[in-house]
Amino acid sequence: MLDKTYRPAEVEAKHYALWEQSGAFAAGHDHQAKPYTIMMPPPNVTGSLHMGHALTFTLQDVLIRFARMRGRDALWQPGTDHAGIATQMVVERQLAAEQKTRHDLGRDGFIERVWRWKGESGGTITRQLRRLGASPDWERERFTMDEGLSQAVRKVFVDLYKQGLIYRDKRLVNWDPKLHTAISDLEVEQREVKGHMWHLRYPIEGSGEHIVVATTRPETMLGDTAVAVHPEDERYRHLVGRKVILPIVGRAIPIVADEYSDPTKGTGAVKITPAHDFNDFEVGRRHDLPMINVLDRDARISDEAPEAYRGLDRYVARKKVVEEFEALGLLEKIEPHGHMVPYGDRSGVVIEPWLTDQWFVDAATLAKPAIEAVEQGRTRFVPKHWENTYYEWMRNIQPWCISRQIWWGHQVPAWYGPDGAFFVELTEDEAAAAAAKHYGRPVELVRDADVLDTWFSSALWPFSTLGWPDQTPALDRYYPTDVLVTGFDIIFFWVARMMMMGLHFMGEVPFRDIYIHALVRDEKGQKMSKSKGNVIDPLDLIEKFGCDALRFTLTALAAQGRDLKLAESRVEGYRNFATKLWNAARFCQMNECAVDPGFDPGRVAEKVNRWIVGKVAETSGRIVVALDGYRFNDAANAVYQFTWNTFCDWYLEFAKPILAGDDAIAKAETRATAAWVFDQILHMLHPFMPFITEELWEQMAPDRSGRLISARWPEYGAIADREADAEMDWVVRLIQAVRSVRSEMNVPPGARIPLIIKGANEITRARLYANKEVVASLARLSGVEVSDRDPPDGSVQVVVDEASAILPIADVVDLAKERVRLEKEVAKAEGEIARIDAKLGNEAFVAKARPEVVDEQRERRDEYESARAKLAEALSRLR
RNA sequence: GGGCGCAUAGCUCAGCGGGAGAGCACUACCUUGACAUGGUAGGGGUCGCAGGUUCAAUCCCUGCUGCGCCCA
Repeated sequence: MLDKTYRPAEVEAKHYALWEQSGAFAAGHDHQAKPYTIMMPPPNVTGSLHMGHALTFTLQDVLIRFARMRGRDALWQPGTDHAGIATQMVVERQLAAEQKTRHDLGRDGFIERVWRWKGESGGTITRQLRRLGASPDWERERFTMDEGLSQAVRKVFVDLYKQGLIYRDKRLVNWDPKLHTAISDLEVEQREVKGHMWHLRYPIEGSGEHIVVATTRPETMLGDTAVAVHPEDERYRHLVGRKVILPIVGRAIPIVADEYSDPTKGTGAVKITPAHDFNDFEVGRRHDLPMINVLDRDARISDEAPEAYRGLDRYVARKKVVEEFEALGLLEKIEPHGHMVPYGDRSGVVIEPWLTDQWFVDAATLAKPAIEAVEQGRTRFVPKHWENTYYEWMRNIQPWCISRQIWWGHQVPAWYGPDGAFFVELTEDEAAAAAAKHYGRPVELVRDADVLDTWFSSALWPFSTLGWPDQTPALDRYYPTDVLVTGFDIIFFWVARMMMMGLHFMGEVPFRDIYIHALVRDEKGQKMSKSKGNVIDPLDLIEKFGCDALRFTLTALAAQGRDLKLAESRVEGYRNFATKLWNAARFCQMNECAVDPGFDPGRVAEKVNRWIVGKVAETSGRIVVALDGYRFNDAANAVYQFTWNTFCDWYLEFAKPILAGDDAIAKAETRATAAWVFDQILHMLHPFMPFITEELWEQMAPDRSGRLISARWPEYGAIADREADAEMDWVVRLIQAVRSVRSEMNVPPGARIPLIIKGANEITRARLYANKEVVASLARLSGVEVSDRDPPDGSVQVVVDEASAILPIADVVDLAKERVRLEKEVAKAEGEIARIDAKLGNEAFVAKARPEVVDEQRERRDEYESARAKLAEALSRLR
């Protein structure tokens, strides 16, 4: 016998271990089966499970379990990424606590230390994924830094280099002065900052005139190499071609005409610092201006600046520049000014555009086929509108800076000769050979110290995890993958880059569908963040309500295109659903509803059984349609509704009189049907609530072999029975009508009262006779009869279809109350009739609307009219 | 400034060219032999505002207002 309540903690641990040990998650069991592949977006190896993970991995797990049950060879490829900067920061913090830096350990020693840390803490997130019930093929777990994936990275780098799609260039990059590395545009966060606009006077050479430039970063003036004005700007036209003497520095720099300068902004004249501003860099290129780098790697003033400034922090220098301008009488004014300032998303410090040598990917070239693939529908975004975001970014894509000046990551496979010539090869030996050929003799080579952006390796994930560059059977079988499930925040970082790399190296898109889900917010709609303190830990919810409750909540809330506002009360509600399921199982057990392996749902005879069997098939169909369209909330609601509102609320109630009755044949059939339906519920619910369903599947039929996780998704023939459907719907309506009147008339809940049906047609009479007991039991009636005589005085009447349900309850009824109720009903019917009449009276409607719509309105009018007449008659009898 | 999305019951949200829905919350009643983590019944909405298209608009189009996100 089942325990009184479901205890998730024990059950979850037990079944997860059994699943994993038995190989239930493994792909490749069935070579006849069509593959179904999902690449798990690798979480950071440094990470721990947050609500966003819980959502994305729950949805992926739902899809993969569903596909597995439908007989697909389902591969959910797991793994983690090495999170270059983040991981290096973690380990450097540890070193700092020991008063050490990575330089004390040296590169090799440091990397060893990171690996050690990864060995100790790297399993956190994968352990947490197990708590969530995730069922990826753990045997195939990969890590972006493992040998195979590193080989893929080297090959991609070398190939792209040799194809001219990776190059080394001196350009402005986003420099993080704290981490001492370049970062990509995407790792820069633009923050609105309340700063100032300083208006500086630059004296014109050889005259008493000044030109006033406005800047938010006065310290960069130390590196100015021009002043730009708009070519059409009348105010400055006479100055173009002349020079200004840069204050403090004393350098003579030209005034150039360039359209970059906006005459409506500030003074219309801008200082140009090509080495420290992306826009100025372009202006500098157009006018062939020198680039003077006045900052060092720490964003301190470099030796290119006047001596008094050297070594000063950029903000100290800013203050000093302003003071000096003021002292020189060259500070025109200072205005408060709100503007955007770039911050490093990891370090949190202000990023400097800085001139360095870096490796770049020619993203624009790689983007073209990736754009086409989506345009042609070879890859489909769901919801569709996300393709706009993708196009927008891909069509304006900038060169991708892939080198990072850190140690933890894939070291760039480039070696430098004594004169700085470099050789990009897969191995040091090959580089040495290339160098020997180049120089005509063996030379000593030094490897490039930089490592690659973590996203460079994750971009290869869909094929590198399958063994590429080797042509493995797995690669052949599982690429392209079926669907990528992820959040919109990494469309640029990851999705776009996988598209580019997948198309370039595999010649085929990495995934057919990209399902973009929303963000999980708190119940007030705020983004969860540590600083706001509104973070909900999924593991806490699992402990409190059970894993299944959390998973079901996330699935039920995952409507397309809308963020999820997660309130604990929702999880609680779905915990209650699990309890409901558990208790339904107890009911089945108590009534000896045992699973019969030979049960054929197509051959049941009882109407209720024919009805519920049809509803099962309908529900299964709804789930399939919903999940195939990534409508997770619809799928969850379909199974929820069926389980609670159809099976528990009605079917089990209908079954009770049969199970308690003495029709042995009907009883046996109903027992078998209830057991079968419950078993179908377990199947349909399993992708969403894997633990409780597995447990009940085991407990309800301890003798059967195998596990629910590996069971097949049920397929039914045409088992729907429209007549049974109509009949049971009618029974439900009749019972609800009687209950409603009882409640409104304050008939004591326990009182058994008689029911008379008047004006019933043949079908209704038959239905009533067939379901007398059920109706009597659920509506708490003392008897049910059919009679067309006038009802006794003091009866209460409700209309059910063509018939009236009459409750002769003169002793308890309050006639005044009943009169009010009937008047309300009559008014309601009259209102509907008036509305329909208005429609039908409109000639244009009758002429232009589809005929079936017009007929439908006529039918509805007849129904309301018939109800109205009956209610009016009942009312007149009360007067 | 450009783009995207959202406004439907007290709250959170489905829905969608012809009859306003769910969950939660609320109200009343109920220890009925699965379940009070429950049951039964009920109240509650000019579907943001203004135009337009249409026989018909919560739904399609335009504008406005408010909110959110992304990009510059």
